[in-house]
Amino acid sequence: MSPRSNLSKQTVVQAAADLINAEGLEALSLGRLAKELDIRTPSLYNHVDGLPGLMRELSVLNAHNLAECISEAAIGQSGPEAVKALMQAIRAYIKEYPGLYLSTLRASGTQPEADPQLEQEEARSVKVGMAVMASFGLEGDEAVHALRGLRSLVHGFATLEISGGFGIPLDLDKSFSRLVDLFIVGLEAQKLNG
Amino acid sequence: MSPRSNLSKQTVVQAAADLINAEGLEALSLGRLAKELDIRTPSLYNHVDGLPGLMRELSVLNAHNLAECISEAAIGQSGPEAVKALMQAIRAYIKEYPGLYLSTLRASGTQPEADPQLEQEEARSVKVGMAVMASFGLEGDEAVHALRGLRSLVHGFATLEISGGFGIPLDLDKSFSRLVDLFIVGLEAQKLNG
DNA sequence: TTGACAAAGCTAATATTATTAGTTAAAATA
DNA sequence: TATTTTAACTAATAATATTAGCTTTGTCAA
Repeated sequence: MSPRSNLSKQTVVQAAADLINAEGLEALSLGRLAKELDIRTPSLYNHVDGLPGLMRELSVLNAHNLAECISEAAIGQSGPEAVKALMQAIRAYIKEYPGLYLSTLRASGTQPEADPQLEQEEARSVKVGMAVMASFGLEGDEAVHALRGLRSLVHGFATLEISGGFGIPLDLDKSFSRLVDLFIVGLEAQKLNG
Repeated sequence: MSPRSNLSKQTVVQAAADLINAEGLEALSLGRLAKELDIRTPSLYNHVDGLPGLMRELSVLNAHNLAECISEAAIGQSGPEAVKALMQAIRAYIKEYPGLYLSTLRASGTQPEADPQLEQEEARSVKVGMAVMASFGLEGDEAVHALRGLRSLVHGFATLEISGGFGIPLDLDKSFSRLVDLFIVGLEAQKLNG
């Protein structure tokens, strides 16, 4: 297949993902990644389009894995249980792959997105989210507002958590569970009032 | 006062804050900042301790301004109104100073904090938050869980918002208002159940 | 089997960045 | 006025990303 080495784009991107999950975003440099793969820095350009290209690939990988995770979590669930399962699964994902998850934000902040592959993966997640909301009895604008809330809440909690944003690391599971319950209760209430 | 220029640590840090608020975190480099201030790069080391030192100063400035903002928002309010005012004020702050707000996260992710000035400013915000929760009828662990939830929710929504994380920029104010109302309703419900 | 080609590695060189060392000039102060 | 401190400067270095061009190696068709 390939001369001299078994590298491929996938291998390179996965190595970068492993690196930032283990040591944080700041640890990622082309030099460090090349060392990890036992090649010279410029050789990376045969697989990814420089550092910006690598970041884009990481975003896509994250969106893909997250969509996978979300889809699995929703299987065989509906209503409040599905919402709860979704939220717990997303938090678990972010805690397991903190570097990869955070890599997405930096990229999207800089560029105007427009990456079709990324948008497709994100659309997949949104679709599952909307289905869960539908099983909860919410549709259309209501469902969009609710899904944005769900996302904000989990994203906010988990990113603060992995950044050490909460003073004491105690009782974090409890804090999150209560927040999830609160969200579901609030959602039920809004469903009644309209 | 100072030879040759009117620069001070405060001037330098504020210039950096203005820069990242206007153009994003990635736009900040010592070279760019020096150009902005019309001095040569190494001269910045007379005011801040390199790039890491500058980032720390930015974190402190953000924590200070945020504490200020939070304190003002809570004045003369109590109960649900106070909670709502707090959440709206924090979101408005993040939208007005996106670069400065985000600069805090990167720094805290890297270091084990331990900056006394930063912790003091953060403690100030927490104190106000706890007072608001008390006026709402929550104390002790209950208040801590609730405050963590409030923070997660606003942080998550606003950071997704400024990163362009929500697909369509339409109806964002409405989404947020609904989320705030949902949170307050859920909080009331949890207060009853215990 | 062999020779052309493409893929993927390499070295060398360049630009940008942060940083340090050591110098100089200007302001404050005694 | 002389001294001292401060804050600017120039020059040099290390780390980074990137580009250009060369070399090696595996693939594949003649």
